[in-house]
Amino acid sequence: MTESSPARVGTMPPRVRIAPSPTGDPHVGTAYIALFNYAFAKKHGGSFVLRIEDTDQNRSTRSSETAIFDALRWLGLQWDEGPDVGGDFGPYRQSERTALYREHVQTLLDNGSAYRCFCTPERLADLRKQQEAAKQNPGYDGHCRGVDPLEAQRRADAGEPHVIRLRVPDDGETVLHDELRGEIRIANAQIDDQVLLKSDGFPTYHLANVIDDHLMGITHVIRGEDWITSGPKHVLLYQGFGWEPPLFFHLGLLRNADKSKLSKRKNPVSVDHYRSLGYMPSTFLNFLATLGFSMGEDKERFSLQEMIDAFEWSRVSPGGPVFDAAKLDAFQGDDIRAMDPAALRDALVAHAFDGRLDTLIELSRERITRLDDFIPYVSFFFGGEVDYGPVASRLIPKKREKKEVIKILKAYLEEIEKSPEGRAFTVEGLEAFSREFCTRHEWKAKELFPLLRIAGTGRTASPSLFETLAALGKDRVRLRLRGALEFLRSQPG
RNA sequence: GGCCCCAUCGUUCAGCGGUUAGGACGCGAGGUUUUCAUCCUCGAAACCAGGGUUCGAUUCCCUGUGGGGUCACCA
Repeated sequence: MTESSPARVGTMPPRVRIAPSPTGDPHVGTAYIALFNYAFAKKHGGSFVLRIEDTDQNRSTRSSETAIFDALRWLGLQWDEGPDVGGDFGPYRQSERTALYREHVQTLLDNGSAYRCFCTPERLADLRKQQEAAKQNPGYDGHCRGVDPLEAQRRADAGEPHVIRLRVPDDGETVLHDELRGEIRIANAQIDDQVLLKSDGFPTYHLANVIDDHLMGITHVIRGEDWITSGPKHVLLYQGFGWEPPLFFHLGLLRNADKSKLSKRKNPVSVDHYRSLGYMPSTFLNFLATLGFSMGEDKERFSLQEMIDAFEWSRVSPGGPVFDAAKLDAFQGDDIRAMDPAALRDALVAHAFDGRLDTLIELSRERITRLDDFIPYVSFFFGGEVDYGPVASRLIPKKREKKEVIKILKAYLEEIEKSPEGRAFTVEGLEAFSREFCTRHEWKAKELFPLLRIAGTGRTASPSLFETLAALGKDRVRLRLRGALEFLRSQPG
């Protein structure tokens, strides 16, 4: 039987980490886990490390990484060590640590904890199919386990493509000690021979994670409960390396209203979304804290510092809370009312203009006569949804059908997420992207551009389209294009 | 489906063997306010089920049920 080491009470300050994957908008789940890590670390004078898990070369982007930094900083969860701030245990990006993984995986190979596997993706697919047909649990069948290590080395040296897998014992069980839930015992037969090193030479999450946590001196791993199942693999890896595992804490997952794992489809999950709607970071953090954490004495309004001071694991519940923004709204309203007038004024101005005041003045000066015209003229740059009722008839260009419009708007919305220009959301980038988009989808600029104007502003007249879209900002544009889509769908015909 | 985790009002967090089961959000009813919002008061609203253990279970144990997670060369 293999066990993660039981209660080891360290006298050194704890070191914790969050390890987000830069593959999209900064997720509220990441912020949630970060909050608990941060509170625990600060409570005990420890260090909070930010490590970027970008071993998936296909999906990771630098812009996503930057967005994660921004979101965390906005919330006030500043890390002590990370890619941008440095530290004694770097580099803090896994893509810059690949040599370390290869080096370490060799010790696993040498002591038999891992083996090279030359099975082709085709064989694996067939195997999977067979297992499905036979109603067996899917999993690697150990085909390459018996290959002589020297022979395997020779084939690898000859350049034969292969991966490196964890050799999981056939019987017995592995015990994961979760400090929140107690012993979690899983039969080794249930654990797959996990791929540790992919054929492209990059590590999978499991390998990189264990090596990094150890090398970075992480003492407490505080993460979501979706990692429980792979916990035993990590325990096995620590054992394979002969390392002492950290203490594990698996927090409940944030849920949708239907209790499923919080997802984009059913909820806004980007921290940026809440930020752009004007929730205040302290309020948002307080709200996140009430999910799963309790101050006791029925107290639910508290600052980050108060949470840190009171932080105890006995105050953390293991169940997965529903992320219900109704309560967040209540908190936010109360906080607005509690602010002193000067602070509220500053917050309001900063949020409303978001650095755009000069831009809006430039965009409007040629189009207004009196000073008093300014606010009405730029009103559509503010707020979220707009009413498409008055412009309904102009939403569908001549010679186009409603379903074509829906299709093209949907495509545009999806593509601005993916394209680099869409991400940056600059005047030049948007124009270049939009023109290219037109040719690719066989729409004339003359048809699409007015449509974008109307969908983005709710008006038929506005300043230059791309300047307008850029000034509106990506979030607002997305929100409105979605609004226009909904409006179109709700219209008869 | 296998394995694993979880289980108190609609939601969230209390309760840690003996309580009229508490707070907040939301909801309902009043009141203050020219309106709305705020604010105040009151109210409805929960221990998943069945077995144990115990003098006594919401609380401890078991089983069931329900919900969730996970089963990739993604994290």
